[in-house]
Amino acid sequence: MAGQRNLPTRDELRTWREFVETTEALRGHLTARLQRDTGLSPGDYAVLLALSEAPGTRLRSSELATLIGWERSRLSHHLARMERRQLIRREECATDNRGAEVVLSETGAEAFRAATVPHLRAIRELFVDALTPEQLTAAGEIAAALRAHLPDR
Amino acid sequence: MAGQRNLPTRDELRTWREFVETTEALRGHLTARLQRDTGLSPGDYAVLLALSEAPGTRLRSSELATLIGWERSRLSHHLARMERRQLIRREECATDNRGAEVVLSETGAEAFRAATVPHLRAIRELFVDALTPEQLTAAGEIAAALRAHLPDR
DNA sequence: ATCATGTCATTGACATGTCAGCCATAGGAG
DNA sequence: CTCCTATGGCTGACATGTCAATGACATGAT
Repeated sequence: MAGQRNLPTRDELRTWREFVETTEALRGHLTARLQRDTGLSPGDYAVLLALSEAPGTRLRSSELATLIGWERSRLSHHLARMERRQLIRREECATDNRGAEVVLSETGAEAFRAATVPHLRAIRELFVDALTPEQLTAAGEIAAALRAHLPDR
Repeated sequence: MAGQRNLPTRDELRTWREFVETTEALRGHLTARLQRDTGLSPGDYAVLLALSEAPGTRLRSSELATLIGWERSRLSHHLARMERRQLIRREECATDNRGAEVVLSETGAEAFRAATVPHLRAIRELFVDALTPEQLTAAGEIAAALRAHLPDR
């Protein structure tokens, strides 16, 4: 009987909904605030952060994609938009004629400098300050457990 | 001294990154699986679920938006796409000439019926089964704390 | 009735994301 | 060297999401 043992209970489902809706709302708030305070999207920020930390503030396109965990086509589209806004430049790669190097521009560096503190402050206010130290620890452990349980691809 | 007490520590930031990256990855896996198993997006599913539970399997557009927590313009765009796929219909509202009613179609009802079990199974496998009962409880409390701390708008 | 104001839903412009396919080049097998 | 396959990056088509503006209608004050 009960061929449904593989389905969540009502309580489990309520927890799931609360969890997923809240994490989406949190992401939305942080995105809106980053946009408002700095004019950057989360994608912009991730790209600029990776470039800022790279030697010579430049990276091969596919290395950048790996660093920030994006598919290459997504990165291509995003870099095209960022290049239009002069946040980055694309240059040919000397050692691989197929490749492209993504270079942080002065505009991009300045935008990232100006964005860092407001963005970190928002993370503090909306995430860290909302939780007790125990909850913060638990959040890290929950994330690790979820990640470990995800299929490889 | 230390004018940075309002910024997260290195550990807090690591927890944040782990948390946000994992929740996004989890959402991505569930989306891909829902799409693969049922041909529906999470947005489709949310709309069909709300309509399925509504009296007469129909709702005013703005009630639907409130129920699933979407902006109306987002809903309008999404309903246009769903109407093209015959998952829903839009009818004029008898009691308010400005309004529109969204009606579940037979195609939409059948798609939702076929999607429910696979989707719930995926939630079970990717979320519930990844956590201990204590972690699941903690996840609900963390979500509640985060939500309570979000600005109202 | 008229008017001012607010609400309902849609639309257009654009940013973001996925997917499949393309093309040039790299790199190894023969 | 020539071919074969794999890789790097780009592109087009489309789904999804936000924002501001619009038009039609409702509603209350006068």
